[in-house]
Amino acid sequence: MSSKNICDEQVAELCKALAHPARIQILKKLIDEDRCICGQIVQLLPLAQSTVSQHLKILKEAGLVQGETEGQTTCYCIDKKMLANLGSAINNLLRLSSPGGNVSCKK
Amino acid sequence: MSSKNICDEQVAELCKALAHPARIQILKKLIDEDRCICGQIVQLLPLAQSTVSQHLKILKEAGLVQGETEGQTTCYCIDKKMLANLGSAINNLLRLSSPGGNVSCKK
DNA sequence: ATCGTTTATCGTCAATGAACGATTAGTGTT
DNA sequence: AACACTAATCGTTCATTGACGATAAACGAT
Repeated sequence: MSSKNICDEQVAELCKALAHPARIQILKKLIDEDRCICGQIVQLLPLAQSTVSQHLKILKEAGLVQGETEGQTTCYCIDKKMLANLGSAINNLLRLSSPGGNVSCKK
Repeated sequence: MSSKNICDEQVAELCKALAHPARIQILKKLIDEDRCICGQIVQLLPLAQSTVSQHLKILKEAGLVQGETEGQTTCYCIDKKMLANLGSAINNLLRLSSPGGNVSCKK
């Protein structure tokens, strides 16, 4: 229902957003905590505040994360649907294939 | 059984390999055809042979694809387990969370 | 109004990625 | 041996990414 088919470009874009360990840690943290202040994320990672802010921006632009400014802090949360869509898209790639685990190219 | 837990760095690495539309198309083609000669993939894409070869190398280094040289051609196939592992890893991120789709950061 | 806090943006630099043509290596054919 | 074909690698160019410090913007408190 809530899952949508996403095209190759979107999959690539989402993967690009996930293509960095720091950003995966951020997502995990957001899943863990559900909602999270930017400062907490900065504390979590061994990176400069500006770098973390950039990572958050990338995640936000990919649609994986949403941020709302409340007072002087910004609260981030994850968009689970988006992440689920990516997971589904990757799994769906395999659905199209003939069953059986082919580990080798051999005929 | 055949699925292994992979760490953040591995997820990031696999995502990086998927972070390009051409590489996703290559994977889809390989899933579709099961086994595929390099030349076919070159034909499929609007890219130079050398560029396709690079993409294949990236997929191979990420472990998503295997290539076997047979005579003067090279036959590629996908490692479905690897792709499945990535799909699972992404879905498992969500498993740790409290249920319910939070689309908003609101409390 | 001034100050401290929090977060986003800017500017810079080094490293990586994507694309290409040209070349090389390996295989099969004549 | 010479040639044609396939695929990988090399070398180059340009664009993007990742990291940082510095600065700006927005807010709350004094």
